[in-house]
Amino acid sequence: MRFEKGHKAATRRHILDVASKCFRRDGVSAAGIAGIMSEAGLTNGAFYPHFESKEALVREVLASTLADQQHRLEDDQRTGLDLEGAIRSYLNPAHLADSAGGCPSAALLPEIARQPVPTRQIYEEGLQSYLSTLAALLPDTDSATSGRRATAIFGLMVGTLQLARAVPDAAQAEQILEGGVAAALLLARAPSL
Amino acid sequence: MRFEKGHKAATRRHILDVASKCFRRDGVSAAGIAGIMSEAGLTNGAFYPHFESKEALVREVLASTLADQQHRLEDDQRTGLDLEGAIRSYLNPAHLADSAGGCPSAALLPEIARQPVPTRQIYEEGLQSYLSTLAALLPDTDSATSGRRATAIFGLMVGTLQLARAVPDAAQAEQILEGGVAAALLLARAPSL
DNA sequence: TGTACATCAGTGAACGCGCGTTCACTGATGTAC
DNA sequence: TGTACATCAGTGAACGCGCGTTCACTGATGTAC
Repeated sequence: MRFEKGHKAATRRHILDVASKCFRRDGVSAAGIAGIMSEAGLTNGAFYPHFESKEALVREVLASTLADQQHRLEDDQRTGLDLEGAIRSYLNPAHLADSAGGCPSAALLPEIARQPVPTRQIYEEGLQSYLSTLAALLPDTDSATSGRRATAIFGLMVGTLQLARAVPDAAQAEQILEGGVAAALLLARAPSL
Repeated sequence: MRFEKGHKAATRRHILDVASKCFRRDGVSAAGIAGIMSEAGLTNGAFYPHFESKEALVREVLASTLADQQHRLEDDQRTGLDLEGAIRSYLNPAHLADSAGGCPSAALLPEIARQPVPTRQIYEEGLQSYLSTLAALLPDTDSATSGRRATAIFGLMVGTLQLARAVPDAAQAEQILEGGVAAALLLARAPSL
């Protein structure tokens, strides 16, 4: 079977999307190539014409998932979402329940820290870019302090969401999220940081 | 070779300690039984007289590592360390570099969230107990708000340390840590949360 | 217009390897007689 | 006192399985003549 133009690029895109979900749901090391490919409706052998290795896939997935996350935040911003809205849409029961479709940092950070340097480099770039979008939501005029503040707020949101996900008691998880929202708003509004 | 009394308990303890390091360094799913046992100076077969399964090992490692972390914090507290000292000893380049010997939450949280409920239950208990020790360092008089505040501060510290570890640039990692210290102090001292 | 061939995305079996787990065995020591 | 035996922590080979990766092959289509 020969395919219409653009078919291979579409398949590649599809593998990336499925792999992104699998990595966030199961972890990078626990998600296998064969599993990803079969979830994408393909066989394991079809992976290597698209990607050089699993490591290369991880790099591409990270870059693309971080870019998606940033684009979603930019869209929210364009439709008038303020900082409090952004915080509440992150520290949120729906996000808590949807690890596979949620923030890659919350799902994968310790594993990212164990990746080879080129992978971590790509993460750093995607993170910086995302944080600058987040910083634009802050009241600060000085971009140096707004960067610091955005980083701290993001660190708080990531750690808080992870804690809420780890805890088996749903009521306690929700309390953790609520406390995180209050703390993030406090960080956002504090006169100096 | 027959062994002196207490030998088996000492071996078990040793396996727990080595496994704790391996899990934090490599991740739970990437650390294998054979690797842990050989790092402990034993062969793979010797594992099962000590533990029922890898899952049981994970449970025991979590309980014991969280208890250790709490005891260290209590000791610090007894020797006069204040909250700022505790925050600085967590968001610290030495802790950043020593994932294997550091905070299990920073090294493992997303993986803990993927564990079966009994494991997460044990994490929740160890976390609560640790957080109550951390809360005791806070100025609050009301224990309900000090618990909320301690949880938010811990979430911030965990997320911030993970971000700093993931980023390959050492200077940027240090800036992330410093921003985290400032934010954690702000959360600790804010009049209301 | 009809036919032979080139293209190439995807198939599926196989590679060596490490996983978690099981089990028959070893061998140094303490105990029983 | 000397010897036979029970104990049991640890050994190491083996189980079935899934891992990441390779590769000869398939087969539907576009192109050349």
